[in-house]
Amino acid sequence: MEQLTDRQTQVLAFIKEYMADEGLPPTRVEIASALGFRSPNAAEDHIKALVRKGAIEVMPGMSRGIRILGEESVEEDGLPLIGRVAAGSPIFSEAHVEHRYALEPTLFHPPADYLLRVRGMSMRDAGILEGDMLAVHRTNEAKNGDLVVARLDDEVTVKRFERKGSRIFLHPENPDFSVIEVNLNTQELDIEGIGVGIIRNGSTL
Amino acid sequence: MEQLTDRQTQVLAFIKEYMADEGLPPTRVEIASALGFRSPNAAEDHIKALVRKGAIEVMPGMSRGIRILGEESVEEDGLPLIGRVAAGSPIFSEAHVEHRYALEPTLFHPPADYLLRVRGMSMRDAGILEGDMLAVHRTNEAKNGDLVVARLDDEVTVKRFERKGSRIFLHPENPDFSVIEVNLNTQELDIEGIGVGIIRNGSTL
DNA sequence: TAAAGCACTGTATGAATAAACAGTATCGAA
DNA sequence: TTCGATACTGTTTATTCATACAGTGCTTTA
Repeated sequence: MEQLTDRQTQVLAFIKEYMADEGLPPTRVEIASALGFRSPNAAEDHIKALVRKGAIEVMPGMSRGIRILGEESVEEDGLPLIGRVAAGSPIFSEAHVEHRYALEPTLFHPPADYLLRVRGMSMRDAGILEGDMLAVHRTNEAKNGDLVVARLDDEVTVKRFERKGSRIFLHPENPDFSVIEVNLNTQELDIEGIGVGIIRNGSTL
Repeated sequence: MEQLTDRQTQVLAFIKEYMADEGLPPTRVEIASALGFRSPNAAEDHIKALVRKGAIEVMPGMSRGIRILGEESVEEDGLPLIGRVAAGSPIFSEAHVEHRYALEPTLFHPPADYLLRVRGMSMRDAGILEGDMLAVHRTNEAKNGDLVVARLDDEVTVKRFERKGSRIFLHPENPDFSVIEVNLNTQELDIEGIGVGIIRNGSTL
């Protein structure tokens, strides 16, 4: 979607707000009066601009025929739940998707891109149990203290991240497990994302 | 809401379906053509009947000014997050709603009715930490082993439930806390619901 | 320096729309 | 047996609404 001007952003915000409040899109006259325009054509011009920039869609001739594009299309599918990840294959492959859950990615900060089924009890003391779904934000960057989804020797693992120069420590949160040390000069480590939330339903509860 | 006739149910179902597909309510003509009426007035009559029975609301003079009433429209707002519950007041009061999260209640089994912000660390070893959101299914019945939301002396607490005759034990899952015993003959205990899931976002992660 | 985009006013028009009025027919309850 | 509710057809009308056309002024890009 192309960059919107301030005024166009305001118009789009009003359309969204109106739809949330009233349950249907506004007319040109309603947009104009809300934004203080004396002419409904000012609203029409803004609508044309928003269509051109891909922010909305209009159904020609239809009263209130405005549809907001973008985020909702992703929302309809929902977040994919990734189950067991086969060694060597990309984590974000359709073959690993067990289910899709319709929940707003913005429930988490930063927003979640997918859910990963947690295996094992190595993060027990962080309140993350076997079978939990970890909400993951895709990124290659991690800060010390972040909960990372890392790939090491084709194994996907969830651990607490710590970096000291070219050495990386993956800390479990359970005294029964030991810290994994990775030397970046001799070993490869891929950060698949950082954990931003937990969802648990049923069994382990 | 009064009982609807078969035909009225079909009209209401079409309105809901149209709104889900198109993102705005249908016109009388659209309803008529979808249901096979030759006259838009047939749709108008049905709309009047649906208004009279409390199934929908119409905004007079407004094109497509139809709003669906009843529980389902509330559900679409999302699950309410209940924060600190004031002593003596009902848990499910609007005053306690901190936020609403759009997520399917069927993510959990049985379905969640609301989210409750967890206070304290008494359930730490069950992987439930301070600040977590407990998905709660409203019910007055609990089985042994259930995670219950109970009200005891105007205090809302989350514990593991066990019943032995007329005695009830509320077990924490943290050795630093002690078991609460309630004798139903002398004390009152209200079960507000059972925990069906956990959502954690951010801080405690 | 011209062109293109932005942000509007002001007017107009035909199509879309809500909603009334006038009917017809069936059915179950008072 | 009449009344009200249900379930429509068919027509009409005032209003709502989308959208085009003709402008003005300001700013940013080529």
